[in-house]
Amino acid sequence: MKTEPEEYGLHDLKAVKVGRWDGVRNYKARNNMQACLQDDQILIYHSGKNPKIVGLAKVARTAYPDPAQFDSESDYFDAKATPEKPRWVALDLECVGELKSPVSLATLKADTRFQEMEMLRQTRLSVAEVDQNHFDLIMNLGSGLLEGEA
DNA sequence: GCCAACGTTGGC
DNA sequence: GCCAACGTTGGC
Repeated sequence: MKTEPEEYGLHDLKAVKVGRWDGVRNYKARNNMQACLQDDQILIYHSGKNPKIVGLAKVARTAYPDPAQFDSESDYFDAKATPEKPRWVALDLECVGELKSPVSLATLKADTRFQEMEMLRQTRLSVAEVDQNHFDLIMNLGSGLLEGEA
């Protein structure tokens, strides 16, 4: 899952332990969120300058209607969504830890093993599926998590 | 239902 | 700041 670190990054998630992941307004990304199961492992990617995968979270609560879509004050308000027919979902993530060495987008692009990754093939997709093989490769490239983190 | 125009996102 | 990719909108 991608995020802008200035807005809501891994550090924010770490501070609250369990945080809501909301504001996703893209159908493909939403479908990927809905496919997430309890305790699924989630790689957290920071977009912006030197974009990279920075850490690991897990699904603390599976997808539910994103409250922001009903809130006319919110940037994420969607006039076409109703509580009876919600359009968008949020889910809760629990921070698991930071990668010892973050894995940059440049690294992924330069490595042919990642050619088929959804997040490379569809660069603007904010929630992309990662298969087990790619997940393991990334955890290896990242040298695992920082000491003291599960 | 198609497609051109337009807006947004995000990497560089 | 530019541009490519892609989603959305609206006219037909």
